[in-house]
Amino acid sequence: MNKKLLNKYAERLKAAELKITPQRLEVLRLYDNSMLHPTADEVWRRLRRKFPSISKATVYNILEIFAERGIISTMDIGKEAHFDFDTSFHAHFICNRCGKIYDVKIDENLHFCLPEEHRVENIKIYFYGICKNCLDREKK
Amino acid sequence: MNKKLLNKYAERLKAAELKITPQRLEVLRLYDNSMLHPTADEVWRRLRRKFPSISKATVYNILEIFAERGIISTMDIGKEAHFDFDTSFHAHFICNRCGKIYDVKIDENLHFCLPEEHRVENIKIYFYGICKNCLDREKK
DNA sequence: CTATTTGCAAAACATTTGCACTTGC
DNA sequence: GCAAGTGCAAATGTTTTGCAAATAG
Repeated sequence: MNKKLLNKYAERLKAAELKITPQRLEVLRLYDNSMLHPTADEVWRRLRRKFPSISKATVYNILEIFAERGIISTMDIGKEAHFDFDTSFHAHFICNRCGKIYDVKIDENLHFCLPEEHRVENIKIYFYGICKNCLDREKK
Repeated sequence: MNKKLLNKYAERLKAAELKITPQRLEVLRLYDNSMLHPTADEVWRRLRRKFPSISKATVYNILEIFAERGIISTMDIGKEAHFDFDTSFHAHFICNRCGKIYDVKIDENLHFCLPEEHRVENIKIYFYGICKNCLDREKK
């Protein structure tokens, strides 16, 4: 692996006060700059290429602590949890037909009528519908 | 049960082209005008009072078909699915401390930067944080 | 009468837990 | 060396499925 990159991921772990392990580095490497929103199972299947004996419990561990430290965020859509490696403010579009998840840019300055009485720490916005891809296929 | 109300629920089922069964009527009755966001298990436990032999599969069936026909909507928060019997446009606030779910009014005219290329059919907005109740308790 | 719905039991699936072993620091 | 992380297997909890019996229309 590129030494510079490896270092970048190590720094990220250090910043989150996490020990640097090969498994954790690999998770960061696999999904760095990725637009995917993998489930724990998907992450596990990809990690197994490099660590054939890696346990699913470990993957859940890693993803849980990453989410806790803000390295990733969790998405609750459907039965399985998905994870988002892009923690910048954005919404998601989920296609009801093909299930694909798209990132959607949202103006951060949009001020919702925030519930004033509560302390809001996080916002999750999901759009559901039919994606462009499926719409195009439909027309044929 | 009040005959007028029973009729109201029956009408709602008919409008959705669903057969009128006592179990379905009871679900509607239990959560009519309710601010709760029950899980399938919670609905099941309440239904058992009137139908001691009701199966969980039946409850899942009812909730699934209700959601399909737009009588209720589903909320994906955490591991368990929750159901919302108020299908008018609103957001939710979920307390990270106590887990309570609050309804939040949202200006329907707020036009998000909707993803234009896709066809949006539904929007779900979740705020997470600490609720007023927990904040007050904290101050003491 | 017939298609739907229900209840039950088992299966499937996602996630968590406990514990012994290993590793990062 | 020691706390933290990993791998494994079993447990837990939620949702789905297959099927026979009951029921709405």
